[in-house]
Amino acid sequence: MPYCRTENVVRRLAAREQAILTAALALAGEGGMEAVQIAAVASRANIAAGTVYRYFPSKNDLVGEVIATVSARELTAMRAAADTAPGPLSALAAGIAAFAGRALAERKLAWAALAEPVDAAIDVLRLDFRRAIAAELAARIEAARTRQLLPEQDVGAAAAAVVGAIVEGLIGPLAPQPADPGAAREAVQAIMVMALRALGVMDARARGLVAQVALP
Amino acid sequence: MPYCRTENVVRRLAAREQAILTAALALAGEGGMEAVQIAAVASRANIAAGTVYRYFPSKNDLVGEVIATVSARELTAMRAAADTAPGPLSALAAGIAAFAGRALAERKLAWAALAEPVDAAIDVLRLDFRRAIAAELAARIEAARTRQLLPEQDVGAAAAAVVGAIVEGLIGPLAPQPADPGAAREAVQAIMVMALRALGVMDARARGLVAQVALP
DNA sequence: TCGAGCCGTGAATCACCGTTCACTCATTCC
DNA sequence: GGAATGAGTGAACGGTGATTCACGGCTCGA
Repeated sequence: MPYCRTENVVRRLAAREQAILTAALALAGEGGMEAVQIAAVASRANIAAGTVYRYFPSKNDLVGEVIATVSARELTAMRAAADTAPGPLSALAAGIAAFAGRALAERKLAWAALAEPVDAAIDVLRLDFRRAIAAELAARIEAARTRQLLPEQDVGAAAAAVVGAIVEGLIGPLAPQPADPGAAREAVQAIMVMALRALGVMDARARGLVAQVALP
Repeated sequence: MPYCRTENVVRRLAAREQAILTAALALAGEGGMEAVQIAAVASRANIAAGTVYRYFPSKNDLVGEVIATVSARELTAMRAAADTAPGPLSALAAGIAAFAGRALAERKLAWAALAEPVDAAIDVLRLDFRRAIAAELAARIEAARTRQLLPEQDVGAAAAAVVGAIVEGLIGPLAPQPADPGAAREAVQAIMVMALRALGVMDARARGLVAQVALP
C-alpha cells in the first residue's frame, strides 16, 4: 500500500484550505484586493508563504476562488429574496434590495469583488460575477416587462446600468459612508427608488414598492 | 549673469513637456492606465526614460496631469453643452448627453481616467474627476428640482448613481461595444432615457427631451 | 570662442511580490 | 522501530517597472 491520507489528515488539509480562503476573504474585506498578498494571507492563516502553493497553484487561482465564493453567496441571496416576493415588480425590487443592502453591509469586499481591477486574468472572473448579477436582474426586468409592468427597453443595458448605479451610488468611493444603520437603510431605499424609476416605474409606485420590501 | 533660458529653449522645454503628456494620454487611450509606463511614454515621445523625470517628479505626477487634463476638457464640454440648452431639464439632458457621448467616443481613455484603479495616491485624483462630474450633474439636477421639474431627492446621491449608470452601462467592460456610430448613438440615447427617468422624469417626457438633444 | 552650467541619456539600482526549492518535520505503512 | 512519502518551511530567486545618477554634449553669457 503506497500512502493513504488518514481521514484526520484529510480533514486537516480541508480545514487549512478553508483557512487560506477565509484569510484571503478577510483581507479583501479589510483592504481590498491589493491587500490580498501571498505573504499576508499566509501570515493570517498561520502558515508559511510556500504552503499556500500546496493548495492553490497560483495567486490568481486563489483570488478566483475568493470571487467565486462571494459571487455564489450573493447570487443565492438575491434569488432567494426575489423568489419570495408576490409579483414580478416586487421580485425585482426585492432582488435589487438584496444586492444593494448586502453590498453596502460588506462594502469593501463587494467593491473588491465587483469593481477593483487587479490582473487581466482575474478581471475575467470578476466580469463573470458582474455579468451574473446583471443577468439575474435582467431576468427579473424581462419578467416584469412581458407582463406590461415596464415599458419596452433594452433589458441587458438596463440591468447593467442599474448595477452601475448601485455600485457607484452606494459602495463606490464617491458614495457617502452611512453613519448608522438607519442612514444605510435610507441610502438603499433611495437607490432603489432611482433604479425602479430608471426602469420605467412611476415615482409613486416605486416608493410604494420600496416601502414594502423587507431590507436585510 | 548666471544662466538664463533663451525664449527658444523655454519653448522647446514646454513643447517637450507637452509631448510627454500627449504620449501618456495616447497610451492611456489605447491600452488603459497600465499601458502608461515610463519607458513606453519616453519611447513614444522620442526621449530617454530619464528625461521624463526632468519634467515630472514622479510617475504619479504625470498620471495626475493626464487625469487633470481629461477632467478639465470633459467638464468644459459638459458645461458648454448644458449652458446652450433652453431650460433646466434640457440642460440636464444636454449635460448627460455630452458626458455619455464623449466618454463613449473615447471609451478606453474615459475608463482609464474614471474607473481603472492604479495606485492609492492616484485614486485621489481620479476621485476628484468623478466628483467634479457628479457635482456638475448635481447642480443641474438641483436647478431642475427647485423649479419643481423633478421630485424631492438626495441630489448628490442621484448624481453619483447617474454617473455610475453611464460608466457601467456605456463604457464599462460589461457594456456591449457599439458596432457603428448609429448603434453608439442609440446606446447613448437609451442610457439618457434611463438616467432622466431615474431622476423622476416621466417616460414620455424623457424620450421627448432625448430626441431634442443634439448628440456630439 | 571659451568656460560654466543645464539637458538628455540609458544603464544601473532599487523595491516590491509572486513563485520556487532544498530542506526539515510529521505521518503512514510494514 | 525504521524506511518511505507527503506536508510545511522560508530564504532566495526572478521579473517587472519606477527611479537614480554620472557622464557627454549643447546652449548660454561674456
